[in-house]
Amino acid sequence: MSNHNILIIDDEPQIRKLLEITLETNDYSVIQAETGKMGISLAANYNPDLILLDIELPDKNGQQILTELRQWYNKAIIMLSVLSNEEEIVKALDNGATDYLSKPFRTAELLARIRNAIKRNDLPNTNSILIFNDISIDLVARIVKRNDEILKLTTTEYNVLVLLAKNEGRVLTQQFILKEVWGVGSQTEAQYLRVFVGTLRKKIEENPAKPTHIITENGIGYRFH
Amino acid sequence: MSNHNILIIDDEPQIRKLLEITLETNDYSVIQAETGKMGISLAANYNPDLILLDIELPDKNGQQILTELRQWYNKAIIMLSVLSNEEEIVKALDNGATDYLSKPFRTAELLARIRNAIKRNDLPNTNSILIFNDISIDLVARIVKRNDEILKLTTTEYNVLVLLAKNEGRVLTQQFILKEVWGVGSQTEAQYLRVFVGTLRKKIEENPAKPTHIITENGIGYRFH
DNA sequence: ATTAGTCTTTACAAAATCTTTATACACTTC
DNA sequence: GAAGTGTATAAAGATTTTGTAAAGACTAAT
Repeated sequence: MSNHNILIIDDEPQIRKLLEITLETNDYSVIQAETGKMGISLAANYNPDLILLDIELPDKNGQQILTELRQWYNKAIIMLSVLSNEEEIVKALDNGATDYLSKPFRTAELLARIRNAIKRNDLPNTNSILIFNDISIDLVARIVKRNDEILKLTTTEYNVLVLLAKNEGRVLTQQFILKEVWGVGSQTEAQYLRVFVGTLRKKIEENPAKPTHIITENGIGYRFH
Repeated sequence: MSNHNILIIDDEPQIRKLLEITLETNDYSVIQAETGKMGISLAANYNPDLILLDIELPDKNGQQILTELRQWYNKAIIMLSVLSNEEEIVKALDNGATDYLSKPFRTAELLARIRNAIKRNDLPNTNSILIFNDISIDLVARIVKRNDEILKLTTTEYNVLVLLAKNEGRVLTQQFILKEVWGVGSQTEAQYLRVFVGTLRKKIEENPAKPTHIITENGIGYRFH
């Protein structure tokens, strides 16, 4: 019936086995990852309809994995944890988790919450690679290419570029970009942004003096195309 | 800041009071209903952004209310209950509840789950685009097009155009436009406005000498069509 | 401690926009 | 049709905003 695809990211084999059996008897197809790193890689390759993400992982904290996934993955993510710590729950939900379930969970509730979460997936398409003519941005690998040539961008340059690219066609005000990239404290430092737009243009534009990707909207901000 | 509207449906006054205080200190505006029937009526009249629905109600069962609301109400509904009964949870979620929380709930978690639920409402809240024959104005993206070609407008030009377009068909006096765009200090500087109407017409009119969009109302001001 | 890489800050040049002035045109009123 | 009032257009400074280079500050790794 459903044939939805679920990715389990959990380091405990017995939990994975339990989930696998439960989900497969309910017509989900299941893929599994033992570590966060492996989970991100599988998510990028298989684009599952839902991810069950354990908070306690051997390599990275589950919250970190959640944040990384949410850079590009916008389908459902349900967090699982033995921690019923309120702070963790709030953090997970604010970081973009669809739901949060404490272990040991009850099977029927888990299944109901999975159904509920998948139901809301019919939203915008998720894509881990953004392409604009000669520029491509791989959000998973954090690699930006121009005509198949890998560009070397600093962290800040990359953050500015991704923010603009994700809002293709929309004018973003300088204040908004500053707030998103530098934080609320730096909204008046418009000069930072000018410098970084300058270096970005040198790297991604054919002719930096006549930009075709990062367009200046005088008096307001910038627009990506 | 948020100013989202939340409807509480619960028969216990002390719970309502507690929720009211919690929500209002977090910048939500709150309306309350004691019974399911009253809740449905308030939901219809106020179209709140989220409904907190208790499962135990004097007149009808909360599950029933949920089903009735879901016939037409498609924003978030969070169920509250002292029953941590798995069957109830599964039923509620399958009946269309956005989330289910057992009482006594923890405040921070409740607030996080409310934020999470409201966030999903806001997604399809995208474009408001004004269209007038060959001219379209996307207020969110801040982009003006003429026959699918993006026009480059300065800040002031854009402000004047949007003000006129939002009041399509209505005559706006020069003083009013000056006040709105330049501020109260410049209401006598009618010449500014003439210059900007001139440049705007050059950009948006087929024949700027015979304008069809920005019409002069002699002695009064301008009208957009 | 040194170095390489990056970010912040300063200074100035370049571009775009706004304001102001000048003048021409259009419309009403007598 | 002439005078007077209001409107349109062009073009000149004046001002603001943006772009670029480069020096100084910071950070992390060796």
